[in-house]
Amino acid sequence: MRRFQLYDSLSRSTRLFVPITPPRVGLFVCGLTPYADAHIGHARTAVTFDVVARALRRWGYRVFYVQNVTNLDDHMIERGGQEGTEPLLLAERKFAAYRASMARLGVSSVDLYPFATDYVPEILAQTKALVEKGFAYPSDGSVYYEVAKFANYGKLSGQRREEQRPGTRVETEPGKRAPEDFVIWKAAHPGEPSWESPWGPGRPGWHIEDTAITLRLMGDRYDLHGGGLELKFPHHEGEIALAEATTGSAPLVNYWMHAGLLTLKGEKMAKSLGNVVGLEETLDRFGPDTLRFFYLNAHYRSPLDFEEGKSLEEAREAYGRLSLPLERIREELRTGGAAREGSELPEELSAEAEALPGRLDDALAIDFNTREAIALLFGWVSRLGELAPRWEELSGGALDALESPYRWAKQVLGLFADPEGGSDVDLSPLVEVALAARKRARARGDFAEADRIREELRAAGVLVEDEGERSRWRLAPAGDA
RNA sequence: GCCAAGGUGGCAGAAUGGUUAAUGCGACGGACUGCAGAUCCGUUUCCUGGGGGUUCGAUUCCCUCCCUUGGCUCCA
Repeated sequence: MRRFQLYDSLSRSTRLFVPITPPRVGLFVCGLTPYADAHIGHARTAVTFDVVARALRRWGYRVFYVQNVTNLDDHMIERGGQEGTEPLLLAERKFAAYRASMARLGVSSVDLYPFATDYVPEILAQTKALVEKGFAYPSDGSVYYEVAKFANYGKLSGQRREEQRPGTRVETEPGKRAPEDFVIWKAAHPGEPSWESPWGPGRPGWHIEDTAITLRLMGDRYDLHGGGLELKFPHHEGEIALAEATTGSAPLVNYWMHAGLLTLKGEKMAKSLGNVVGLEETLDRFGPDTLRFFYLNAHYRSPLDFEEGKSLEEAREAYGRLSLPLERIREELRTGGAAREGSELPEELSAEAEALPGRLDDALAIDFNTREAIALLFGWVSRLGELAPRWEELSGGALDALESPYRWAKQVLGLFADPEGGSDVDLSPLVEVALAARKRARARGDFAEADRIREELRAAGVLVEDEGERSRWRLAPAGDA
């Protein structure tokens, strides 16, 4: 197992990671409430922790990665009512769409997506325990957590409840003893999905579902908890209060990771603000690799601003430069290069190819610095550029060595996956016909005709590039021009 | 008001108690090309929010102020 450091938001410091029971690592990330389509802010968090899990697995840890699904809450009920759908069915439908988007994005590392309502027995048991221990009290069919009873409340967020402004959004619900108390079991209104309980029919509150799930799946204490920065308070604070009060064991989590928010023109992207950019639509326009590159090109804790017409266009250019040599390598390997007995790499370059994956691991081993890793990959591309004219002479072993840093990036960053879907039709014969005609035109000096063919192919999404007599072609990268 | 995360070149965005502060995008010049594209070489000198302090040396550590964003019980 490789040693690495990560920034822990609870201690506010970068710490060496030590699992509770190596090599196992429990990773829990707050998932989604699937009442609407996912946007590119959700996807940033998903990609962030996907890379965390991928890196840990590469480094020899056995990661159990759980991401919960809040499939029933006020939003789900409200949206279900608007659409005339049972909230739980709506959740299933939206969640299926989310899974499909994640698959497109290459987010493949999650082991389990538990649904909140599948843990109602655990939630009820925990609620009962909290009432018995005096941390929670029933009121009008609901059960509230009494924040004042938990001495450590605020240790994650630094919030102290007496310093908080009684904001307009703090509903002073009649049943609460104090405004900061939060509901863990909510009395159901007629017609809402509900479960029987000692306090009457009801359904789970928000914060408790995560702890009920993790106490069941991960035990009283586990290694890593992640989520978007906006969840730090009150949600994660609430989780600590609930779990540690229930078990008497602390800390619930050894390392807290919070991903920076994606902003749009400097403002947080959020469903409630209506300034969202849809994930599916973005994947359609730019493809998964460009989007992943955009995220990973910044540190996961930094705020990342999305600018329409600029951010992904720039990412596409940069990513294109990164991936072009790989396309050449793969082409050589595909067309017989793999078994070729050609020239070997210069010793220096060969040594660099061998050392690079380790250096890439080093970069990620300090709080998952994906930007540093990408900078190293660009350095590699520069070296490959110097070699460009002689690729077709290289041996299979040399080509394999040139590809190895890309394999690292594919495994850990999830970049350079094989092209998504692609066309079912192999275009090459058609393109070759056009290129043959262009070659004849060039041979007889009819450059106007040659340029016309090149331009028409470009309009059709095929880029033609000459190398002396020979012409290469490739598909234009996804994205609006 | 309180809490948290940020403020680095034209733009995006890393890093570090110490030679020229990565890398990319863009721009400009050159090589190559019929022209492009891709690639290579070069340029883009004056870039670390303001003010104090510690230090031989601060962008980095400390204090303070300013600004931006997020949170303060809906949120990735």
